[in-house]
Amino acid sequence: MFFRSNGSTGLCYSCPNRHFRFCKSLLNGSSAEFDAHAVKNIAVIAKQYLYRQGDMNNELLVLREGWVMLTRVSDDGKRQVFRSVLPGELLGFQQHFHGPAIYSAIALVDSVLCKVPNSVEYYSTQPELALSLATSEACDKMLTEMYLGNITHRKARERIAFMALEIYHRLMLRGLNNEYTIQFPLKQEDIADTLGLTTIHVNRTLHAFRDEGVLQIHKHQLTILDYEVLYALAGSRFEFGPI
Amino acid sequence: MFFRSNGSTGLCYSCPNRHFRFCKSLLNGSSAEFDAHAVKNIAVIAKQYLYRQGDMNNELLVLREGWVMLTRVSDDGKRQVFRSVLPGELLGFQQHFHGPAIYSAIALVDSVLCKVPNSVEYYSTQPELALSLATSEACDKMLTEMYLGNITHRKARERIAFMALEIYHRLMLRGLNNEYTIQFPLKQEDIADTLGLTTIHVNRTLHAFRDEGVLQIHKHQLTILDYEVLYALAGSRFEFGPI
DNA sequence: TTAAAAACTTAACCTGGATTAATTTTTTTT
DNA sequence: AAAAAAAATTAATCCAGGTTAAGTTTTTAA
Repeated sequence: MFFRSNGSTGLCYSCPNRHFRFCKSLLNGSSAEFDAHAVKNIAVIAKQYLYRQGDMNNELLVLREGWVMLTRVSDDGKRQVFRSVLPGELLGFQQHFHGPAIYSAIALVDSVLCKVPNSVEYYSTQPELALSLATSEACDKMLTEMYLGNITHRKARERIAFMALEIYHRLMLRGLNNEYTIQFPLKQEDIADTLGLTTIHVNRTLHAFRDEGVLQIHKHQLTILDYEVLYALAGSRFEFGPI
Repeated sequence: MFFRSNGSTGLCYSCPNRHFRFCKSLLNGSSAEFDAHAVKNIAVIAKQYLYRQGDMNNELLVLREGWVMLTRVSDDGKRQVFRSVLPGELLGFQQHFHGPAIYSAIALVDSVLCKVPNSVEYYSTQPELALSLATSEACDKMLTEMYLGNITHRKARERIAFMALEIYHRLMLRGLNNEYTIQFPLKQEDIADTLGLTTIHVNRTLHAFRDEGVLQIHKHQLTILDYEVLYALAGSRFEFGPI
């Protein structure tokens, strides 16, 4: 299915994410406390912040549908985009359950999230779920390391190619692509702040990609026009990524 | 104590790391299987690889003493240094317990590591330990995110200042500093491959820092000469880091 | 102890991408 | 539908850091 419709809520049993990652562990678990019939859904509209850096409202969430972006503004006012959270992925776990958030989470499109248990006490009785938290963190870490490796030493064209292909790949694994087209709500400024480039240079490079028939972003849709060329530029780094 | 002597082995009860991170959880745990009297120590000499990217020997290790560096060589032959593993830190956990390693681990000085349990089955009965794995991964992730934020958009002087201060800070929390001096086994090339710079430019910048009385690296020792200036350059980003 | 290799250093030149400054197009709000 | 705000686009100039090419010093191996 392409571009799930927004606004769905309800049971885990009908959720497209139920076989993946944290949800899978949650539903397979033996906890009497977790009731898949009473999952609390949180609906947010586009541009709404789930929380901001420094906030203490530490909820643990799984994105059911939509798109969430994690950003942090540093002392000098520059903004770093850490990553996009895609459907099925966990959001909000950190070293200290009740410490301040180190980054902000913003919904880029209308989204639905599910609250999952978020206390040390709960996970202290659920080893498989605690292990699933560890796996989720390991996946995030790997993704961040991939971006670190991509940005360090590589040129603008390669960075952008990598990012496009990485996100395409991650959405494809969830069946959220339509051939070579995906939903893509990031602005050029978001790409720039992810990859350490200026908006102007992102614009120049995207324009060149379009002229060359490599990649096109139009009306919040990204289309891969020449997979081979993009793949060669990206360097297949995205393939060692997490599921 | 400054620069622990190498070669010590033995029980957890006398280990300086016993109150930190994963070791703490391991010793506080209720597992009959884990015997702190029979910890398997692994001694490696400088320049020895613990494992290489692609290897399947998936051991879970805690660095008892020494210094381990994580690196990955990509398709195009460029090397990315991901991070340094310092005493007390966990090493080797990944999404799939038995998948190939995505990076190599090399000891930069003579080091001692401790094997800790590494099976899904084990952690499936030890919720607190599984949660400690999750916390460890969250710390690594945060550190990687800090470096991502540092490298993206910032200039060479700031990147190097950040790295020096971050490593100094992390060692200081373990009591492994001597005033403003720390052991520092990284070569200029390692700094370059960590920060996305050339060796030549790292050399230029370090030289300038020495001339300006900011920072000095000599004979594998790093000395902070002007903490204030270094702190101003680094932008206090390292302070939100993990313990 | 000497030879070889690795690491560090310095200088000259060059380029990818930043900066600055508009303008146009699209989206959102009224 | 008009006004305002946000996002995308284009062009001109500039510089931080890359590249190339030698050195020199330090470390390691023979």
